[in-house]
Amino acid sequence: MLIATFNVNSIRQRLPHLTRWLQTRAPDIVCLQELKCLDEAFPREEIEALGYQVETHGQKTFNGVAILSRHGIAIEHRGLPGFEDEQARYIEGVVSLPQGQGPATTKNPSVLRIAGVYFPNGNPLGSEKFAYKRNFMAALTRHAKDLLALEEPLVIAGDYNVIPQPEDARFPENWRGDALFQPESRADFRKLAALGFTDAIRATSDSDRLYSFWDYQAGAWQRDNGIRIDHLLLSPQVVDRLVEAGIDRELRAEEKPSDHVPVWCRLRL
DNA sequence: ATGCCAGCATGTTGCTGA
Repeated sequence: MLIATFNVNSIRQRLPHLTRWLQTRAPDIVCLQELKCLDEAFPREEIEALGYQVETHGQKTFNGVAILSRHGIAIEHRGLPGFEDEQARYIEGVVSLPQGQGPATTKNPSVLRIAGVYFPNGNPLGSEKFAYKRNFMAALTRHAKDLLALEEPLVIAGDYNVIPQPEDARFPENWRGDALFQPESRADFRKLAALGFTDAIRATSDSDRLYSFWDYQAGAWQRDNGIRIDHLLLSPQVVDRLVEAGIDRELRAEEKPSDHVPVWCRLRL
C-alpha cells in the first residue's frame, strides 16, 4: 500500500506530470493540493482512466485539495470540521482495504483513514494571514485528537507549509523571518505530531537534503536550495506497518514542473 | 530592500504563493 502527497500547483498545468508519475510510481492513494480549479474543471476522466476513484474539494484560482484512490473511498469531510473556512484546504475519507488475510482486527485492519491537507502559508508575519495559519493549525490539532481516539490506521498527508527543523532547509538562516520557519509554526507542528503521530520521512531517514519544495526563483533547484514542507503524519496503528518512505525529487527536473514533488510511504496493509 | 518565477483572472497588469 503506497500513500503519497503531491502539491501540483495547478492540476490542469500538471496533468501530464501527474499521469506519468501515477503510472511509474503506481501509488494506491494520493492526496493532491493546490488544484487551483473548481470541481467541474478538474480533469477527472484522465485520472479515472488510470484506475483511480477521484474525490475533489476544489476552489477557483487558489487552494483546492483532492484524494485519488485505487480502492473504494468514502469521503467524510470536505473542509476542516469545526473550522469556518472559505478556502478549500481539507478533505478526509475512509478507504476500504482489500482483505484477504483473515478477519479484520486491530492487527489486521479493514479500513484506512486518510486526510489531505493544505496548510496556509501564513506570510507575512504579524498579519491576519499568520493568525489564520495558526488558527487552522489549532483546529486541525483539535480534530486530529478526535481521530486518534478512533484508534484506526490514519495518515494525515499534505503540504503543511512548515519546515520542522533546521536540517529540513538547505539554508535555514534564509527562512528566519518566514512564516514557514517561525518558532510558533514549528511549535504548532510539534504539538500536532506530539499527539501521537510519526513523520514518515524522519522515521526512515536522518539524512539531510531531503526536500520537497524548491522555489521557482533565483535558481533554487539548480542550487538545491530546498525545504521539506510536505509531510505524511502516521498514527500509531500505521507506524507499525511502515516499510519505507521517499521523495520523488526527479519530478522537479522535468519541463514545467510543480515547485513541489511527491512524498510517499509504503505500508504493509 | 526588492525582485527573481509561475499560475490565474476576464488580463496585456495585479494578486498570491513560499
